[in-house]
Amino acid sequence: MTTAGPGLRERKKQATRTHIAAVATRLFVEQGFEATTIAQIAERAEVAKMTVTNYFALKEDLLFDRAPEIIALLADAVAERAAGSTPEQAVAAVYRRRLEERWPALAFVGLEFARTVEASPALRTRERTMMLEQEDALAAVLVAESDDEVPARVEAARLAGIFRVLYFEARRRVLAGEDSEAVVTALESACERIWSP
Amino acid sequence: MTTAGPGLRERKKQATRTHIAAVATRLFVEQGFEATTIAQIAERAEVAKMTVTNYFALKEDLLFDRAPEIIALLADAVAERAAGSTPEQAVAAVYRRRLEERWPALAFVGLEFARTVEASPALRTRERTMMLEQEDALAAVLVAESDDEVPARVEAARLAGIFRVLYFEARRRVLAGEDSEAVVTALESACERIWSP
DNA sequence: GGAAGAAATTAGGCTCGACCTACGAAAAGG
DNA sequence: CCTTTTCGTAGGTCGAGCCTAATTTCTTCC
Repeated sequence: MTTAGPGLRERKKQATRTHIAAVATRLFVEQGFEATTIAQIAERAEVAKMTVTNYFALKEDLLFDRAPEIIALLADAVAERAAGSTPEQAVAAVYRRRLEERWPALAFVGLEFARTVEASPALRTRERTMMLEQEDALAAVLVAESDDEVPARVEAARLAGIFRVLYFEARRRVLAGEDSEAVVTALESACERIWSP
Repeated sequence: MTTAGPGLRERKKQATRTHIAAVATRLFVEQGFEATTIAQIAERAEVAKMTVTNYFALKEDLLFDRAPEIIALLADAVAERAAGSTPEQAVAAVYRRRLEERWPALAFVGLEFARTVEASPALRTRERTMMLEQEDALAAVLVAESDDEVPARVEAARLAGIFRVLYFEARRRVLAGEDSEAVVTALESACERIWSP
């Protein structure tokens, strides 16, 4: 075959994965995380129970299927930043950019999603784990750039911490009933207070 | 009753709790976390399976029974710091103090413990969750002191991040086979590089 | 275009962590 | 001493995670 592209098998796999995650997400939102069983997800998605387990090592991963995007966000932004700019500037830039775009690519900000996560200890833990994975990814980039590992990791913790605080601030405001634009405005103001003075 | 003190009932409870945690820890170290079952722990500790579950909501908690000490460490140090000193100074002071004392009160630094935790994804996750709980506790103190919540949380993330980085740096060195004094020396040096310049 | 090979999916079953309920044992307080 | 409250136990349910063997689905090479 001349045009490489992903074959039928790979495309089907991705479709199955996405489909299962979508079905699971809807059930979690409707009935809650612990009230939904893997068997039920499998039935609704019309696959075997084992297929669900096969694609998603943990039940929690069904809701956080797009976690890799967030995990890589800061590390990529810093690794690909303009020459001469600091990691901090890169993080600030990527966050402000996301605010301008109203987070088009990330689904982790809706009210229903927020409620579902907050209602389940297991999902809250999974989300926080994701945040520390993001920090690890960023740390790997900074350590590679630096000649002193510990301070590089501290800087990664600080920058990822800023992102994390803003992330949960958004969550808090969404849950408080603020509309989308109000949340964005509040976050822009928070950025100012963090980075301006 | 004149002498208040904890009654017999409360003392027995604490003894049972400590005993179960000790038995579990030994089994985890000997055979690994996932290879050890709750039933086995109950048998060795000579209590009912349900009693173990009763004291420890999650299997992971059996190893991290003393997590509250670490969780409260920074928050307490900052809340009780000398008047006029900064939160950062309080965190630096409590960490340096622990180094001087060779961590007598905290058991989270031994080689066997380190190996046991590293070998189990569930325990690694539990440990990182603990670290974020520590950050939350510190954030609560800083937010109460501040008039602007978001920057206060960012500062909590930074300070807790420093502690976390040093904690895992200790882990890494212990696993690399360094002896206790070498680890302490390395951490003191790391503190200098973080806080001096 | 068809057969051989590889990979994904399935059915069914198993272990074990987490939880529930009702009951019995032990301590605290009158 | 007797009542009340709390703690621990026995036995059982539910579901997540995992294994195996068999079957279906795609790829590849003839």
